[in-house]
Amino acid sequence: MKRSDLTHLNCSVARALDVVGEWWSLLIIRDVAYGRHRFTDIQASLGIARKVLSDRLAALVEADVLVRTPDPDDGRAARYELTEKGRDLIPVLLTLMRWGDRWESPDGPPLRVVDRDGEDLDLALVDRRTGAPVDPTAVRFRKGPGFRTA
Amino acid sequence: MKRSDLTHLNCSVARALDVVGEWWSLLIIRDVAYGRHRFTDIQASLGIARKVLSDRLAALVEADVLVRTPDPDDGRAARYELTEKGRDLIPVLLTLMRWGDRWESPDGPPLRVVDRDGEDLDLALVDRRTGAPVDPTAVRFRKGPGFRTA
DNA sequence: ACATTTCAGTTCGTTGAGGGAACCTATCAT
DNA sequence: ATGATAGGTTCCCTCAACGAACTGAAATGT
Repeated sequence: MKRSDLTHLNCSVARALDVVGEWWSLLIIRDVAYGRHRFTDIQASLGIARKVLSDRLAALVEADVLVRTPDPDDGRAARYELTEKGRDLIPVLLTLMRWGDRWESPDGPPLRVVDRDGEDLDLALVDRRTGAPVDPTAVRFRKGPGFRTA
Repeated sequence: MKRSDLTHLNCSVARALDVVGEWWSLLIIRDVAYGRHRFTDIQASLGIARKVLSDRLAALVEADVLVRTPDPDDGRAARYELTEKGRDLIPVLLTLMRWGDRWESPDGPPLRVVDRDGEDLDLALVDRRTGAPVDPTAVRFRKGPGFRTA
């Protein structure tokens, strides 16, 4: 049994966490996004138990967040890469990272985020319609088309 | 012992997950953001074990993400509210929600996000300097001021 | 005034997931 | 042929999550 089944919650936050909310999952995705594509590298980087890493990678491949391909240069090795669905989690990682920078990094951000040209990115969540930054205190929720009563 | 200690990872994603990465934590924060402030409401909404909810709330108060105050209208009840640090997690929730909407909600978003006036928000992560949306494939990382070698 | 219900937990026993070490198989380097 | 390495799997142990029952204080019903 899973720790808990979240599907009844009828909420995209819960559904997302059902896929990437397991312990270690987002850190594994971060590692792959960061450029670590091999089992051993990720294992050494995170200090995660091999069993758990094996389980998580399989689940993330199953969920179509990662793809596993044999390494063309080494018959023993596998390469894990982000799918489009996986790459679409990068904004989640960046938002989380920004929060960690602000509230849990007294010595300043451990990492800077830069674009292709090496220019620092100053991330903000905005409303695309108006371009205005989102005010967390002003956000409200309404039922959407996918709403269903439990 | 905690499941694992992430502080050695020297990464704001890991530090953030050390605070809100526990099973249920983000869903509890979502509930409070959504307007559920009482223990019983959150427990009924999530179907979480009372012991676990009690533990999580205490940890989130300890981490200064929530504040607990006695309910002025009911001597038995407590109210949990987001602190500024907690409200600053709302962009994380919205980004996660957007991912869940896109990839795990075949019937459309269960909830719409609207502003104070009820207008739908079309969320995007942009670089504040240029206003351009962040291209996940073009993001790179550099050492920042808070970097330290393990 | 007394009984009942509700709120916010705590306690307890059971089960399942995470941690760590050892083991396994196929492939590579020499 | 020998040893090392990649990517797992198996094993046992511990700890955390689950669910049900219990608690004490405050509110509510009669």
